[in-house]
Amino acid sequence: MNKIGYACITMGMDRNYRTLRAKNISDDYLKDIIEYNLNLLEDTIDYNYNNNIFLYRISSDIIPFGSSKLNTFDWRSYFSNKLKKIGNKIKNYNMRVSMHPGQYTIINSPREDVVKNSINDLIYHCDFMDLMGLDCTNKMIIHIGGVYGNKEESIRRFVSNYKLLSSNIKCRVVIENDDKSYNINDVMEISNIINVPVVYDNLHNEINNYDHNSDIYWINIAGKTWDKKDGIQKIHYSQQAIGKKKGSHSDTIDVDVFKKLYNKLNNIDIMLEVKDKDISVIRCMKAVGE
DNA sequence: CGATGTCAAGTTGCA
DNA sequence: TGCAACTTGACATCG
Repeated sequence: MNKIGYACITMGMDRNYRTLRAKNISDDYLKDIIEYNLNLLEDTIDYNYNNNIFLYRISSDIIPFGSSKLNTFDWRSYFSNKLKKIGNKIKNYNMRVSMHPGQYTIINSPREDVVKNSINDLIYHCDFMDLMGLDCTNKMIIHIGGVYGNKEESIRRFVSNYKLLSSNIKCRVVIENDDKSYNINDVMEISNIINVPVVYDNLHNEINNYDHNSDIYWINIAGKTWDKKDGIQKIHYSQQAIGKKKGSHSDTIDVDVFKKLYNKLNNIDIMLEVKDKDISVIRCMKAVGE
């Protein structure tokens, strides 16, 4: 049996996370928005439980400007009880969550300031999960970063900067193949050096292909990077939106196509990346009889 | 009050 | 050489 999850936004709820503009930032405004967002997160966890969804990605926008020095509000202390409460709920429901720092979090940049900001962003994401009291099976997913005209050198920089991260961050970090720079083989090579779990993304592999081995071949290879302490192996699954640019996620999941891969999987956590989010999760679960 | 242009950050690749 | 795309909706301002 496999778990199926979705990212951030919940179609089955009539609310979404709020944010604010840099020029309007203030402690009071931040406090209001974070309070709203954390209440929504708690309700989302309940919604997922009620719909038998046990895998969920928490939006990086949950704390606006979470790693920026524009954010001077001490949300870590102010909301520590609320975060603990949400974390307890996640644990009691036996759910697994993750976070996915975005395109600006690049630890292999040649620019020192970019690396510094990226590390701050990892600290923010990691603190958020630490404050909820969640263990290291609840992961942070990152890509390798830029190539800067020299892949070998850029990989070396990733490896050496990774080694400098604090141990609570390192225990959560997993790496993923991306759609233009680092294919699954690159990511596996890096994983073999630093011993980090690998999330296999099928659509990225389709676009930024290394060889013609099947999804299941690479899923099995990536599976070897997951230790017991990392929890169940996790993959990202999405389908190309027909007629849209390469890599665009489809509006919904073609369940028959999904089933062909699903039937080959055993005990894998599948994060769907699809526009209709929990709707597709529920449809997929029904289709495979979970 | 509804419409619409804009939004913190980095890198790549295409006009 | 400058700017859109990434991903995307929600904010904020304008009429």
